[in-house]
Amino acid sequence: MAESRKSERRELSPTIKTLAAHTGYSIATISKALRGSPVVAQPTRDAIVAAAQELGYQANARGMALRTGKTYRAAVLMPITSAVGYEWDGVEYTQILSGISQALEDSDYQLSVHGFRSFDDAFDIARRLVDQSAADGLIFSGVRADDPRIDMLVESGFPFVSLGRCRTPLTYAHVDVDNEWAAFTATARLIAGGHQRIALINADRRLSYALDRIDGFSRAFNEAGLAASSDLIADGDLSTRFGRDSALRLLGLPNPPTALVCINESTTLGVLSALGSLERRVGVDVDVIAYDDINVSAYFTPPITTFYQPIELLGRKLGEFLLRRMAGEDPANLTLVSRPELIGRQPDNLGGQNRR
Amino acid sequence: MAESRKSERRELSPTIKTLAAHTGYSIATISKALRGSPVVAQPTRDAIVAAAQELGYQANARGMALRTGKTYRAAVLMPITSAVGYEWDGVEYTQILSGISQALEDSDYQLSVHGFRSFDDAFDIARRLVDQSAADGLIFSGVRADDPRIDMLVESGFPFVSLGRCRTPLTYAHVDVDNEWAAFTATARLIAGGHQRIALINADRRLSYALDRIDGFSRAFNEAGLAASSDLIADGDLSTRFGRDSALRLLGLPNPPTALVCINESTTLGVLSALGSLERRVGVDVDVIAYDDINVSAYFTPPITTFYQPIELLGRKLGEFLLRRMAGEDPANLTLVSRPELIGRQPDNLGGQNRR
DNA sequence: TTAAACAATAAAAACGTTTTTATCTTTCTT
DNA sequence: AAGAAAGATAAAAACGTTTTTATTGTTTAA
Repeated sequence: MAESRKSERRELSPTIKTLAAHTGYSIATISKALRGSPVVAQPTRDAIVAAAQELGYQANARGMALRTGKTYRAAVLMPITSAVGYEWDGVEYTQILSGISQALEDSDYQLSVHGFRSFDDAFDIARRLVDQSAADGLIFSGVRADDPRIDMLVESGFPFVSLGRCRTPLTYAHVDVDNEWAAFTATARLIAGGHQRIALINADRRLSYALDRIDGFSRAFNEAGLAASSDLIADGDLSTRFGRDSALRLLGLPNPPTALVCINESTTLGVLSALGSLERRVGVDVDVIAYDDINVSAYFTPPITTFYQPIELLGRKLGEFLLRRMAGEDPANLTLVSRPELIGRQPDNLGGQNRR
Repeated sequence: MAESRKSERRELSPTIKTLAAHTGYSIATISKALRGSPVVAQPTRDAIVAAAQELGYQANARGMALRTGKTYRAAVLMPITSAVGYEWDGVEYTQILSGISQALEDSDYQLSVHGFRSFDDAFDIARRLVDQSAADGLIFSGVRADDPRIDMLVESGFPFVSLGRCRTPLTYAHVDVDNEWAAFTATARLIAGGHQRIALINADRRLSYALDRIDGFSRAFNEAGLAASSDLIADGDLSTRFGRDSALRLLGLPNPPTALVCINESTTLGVLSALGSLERRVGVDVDVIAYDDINVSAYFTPPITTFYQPIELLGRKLGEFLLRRMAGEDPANLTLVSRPELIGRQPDNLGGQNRR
């Protein structure tokens, strides 16, 4: 546990003046010594550092902030799940925040979270942060194909890292999953398993990664010389209900899918629920491939094939990139597009009966 | 969208001095006028407010912070999920943060998140926040039966609200779920359904609410004149794996449970996975009652009976209470113990075959 | 009618830093 | 041996507020 738990009625924490009185040096010298300025002599620095240690001196963050104009805060925009009938949506934010928090752990930066209710809201919050310099850097996700936040931030030179890429040719720090590749690979796997009618349970098409997935989905059909089953693309929010409703609707079509690719585990659970209601079995009547996010698909009954996305790792990268960006590093060096790992838990060929 | 998207190269944001020059009043008067001090004359106040509006003046948070000693931050302690093979451990921090964020929305407070890796770590962070007054208030969960954080915070008079109650008789602001009642009700329902061997998939016994659940569990047996199946209490983390492993182990015992009460949806999914592996069916071979947290049990196959916990609402209450506590309200008035709502999706009597 | 009370505002001080500028020694140059 | 350069530290200014104290002018009280 902590060094000494009892709150030893410590009279006001020491300031730089306390340290000055204690050491005999001026506050200017002390500040320079502790900030590592080369102008102060080595013995002096040692004495000051020792005294600071002894008194338990910690520079007052408010004083530093006022003088330097920095806030020592990294802001994150987080969607608020204000829906009344709330359902599992954005569970992975816990992991993202956790990853960012780890990255910031050894820095002077604190993590501040800003909830937003709509895309416009998110934009306004971002702008306010920049205008008032209420933070030194920003992280956000839910990137749109043409995202005004990115335009605004790039123009203002404010340090930021996005989770996801927009489709505008700009240079900015970002972390992303290779969604095009993943959707391609999932679809191609199903096509190889004999499927021709494949559904894609997708996110809102305004989101950049939703388009990426459609691209990959279509490319898999093209490369196989088939027509993509574009009529089987459902887009909506990422709720379990959406997954269930979409599956029920698609499987009721005259020419229904024999396989489904799901955007995340929440919708997957909904799809599995729909299949249960319709008494169709995974791996027998229909195949399902999903994207892992909270890494739980192994426990579905039956376990299903997924792309594992190391979300917490992506969170750590977001934090690391932001620190480096705030330190002045060129955003062109701060990009990562990670390929998720395919974890095959089913043959995804309807037990072979569907094989061409 | 925002008023004007283009970043109109706004030359440095206006300070109180700008406003002074613009209105002809002194900065002292301006500060008082904007803070609502009664000493400034009404026409003066109006003129100043109008000017502030016109120039888009926003008080600089750093200046205020330094002068007042306040930080305008509400801190939240969040567990870091640093495990390599991360699994959903069920603590729905996204919703908690979302709720808190909503509560703080119309206040001057910002939400800052502090990740911790261990209980001791959490304590140290809390203490540092207090010592350095790096925040004006604190929210945390994972309360232990005897929680040193609560002792320390109460003693120091630092405003805080905990999600969960400790077992020490102290007065402090808190929000909690009535876990004793919920465990009692779930267990009694199963006993009424004819079950006598009931398992409790529980959290770590150092946690206060884990003890509460054991109390309720035991009371249900006592009131039915039965001996509690205390040998069927499993405690561990809240991961899906823990749920699965526990169920596999318990069902392999010589005198196995016929029903299980699960601490959250993550462990429930693990339990259902185990039942699938063992080819036992919910509602036929074994009954399961769970606690909802991300509100997804309706989509399990089959849907199972749960206690619905309005986590996001609890989050809002946490934020609301903290604001009131920071405003000086007596913590004795800031307590809420919410009874979760039972949502019966199964008869929980093994289809009647087990009824006494 | 003059001192005292009051109302309204201005001036100054303070919060704790960092950074710029000034001062004082010492050490080179020539 | 005198002036210049360099090294080390101190002093002062500044960041943008809020709060305390001071200064006006105006009204009240006796």
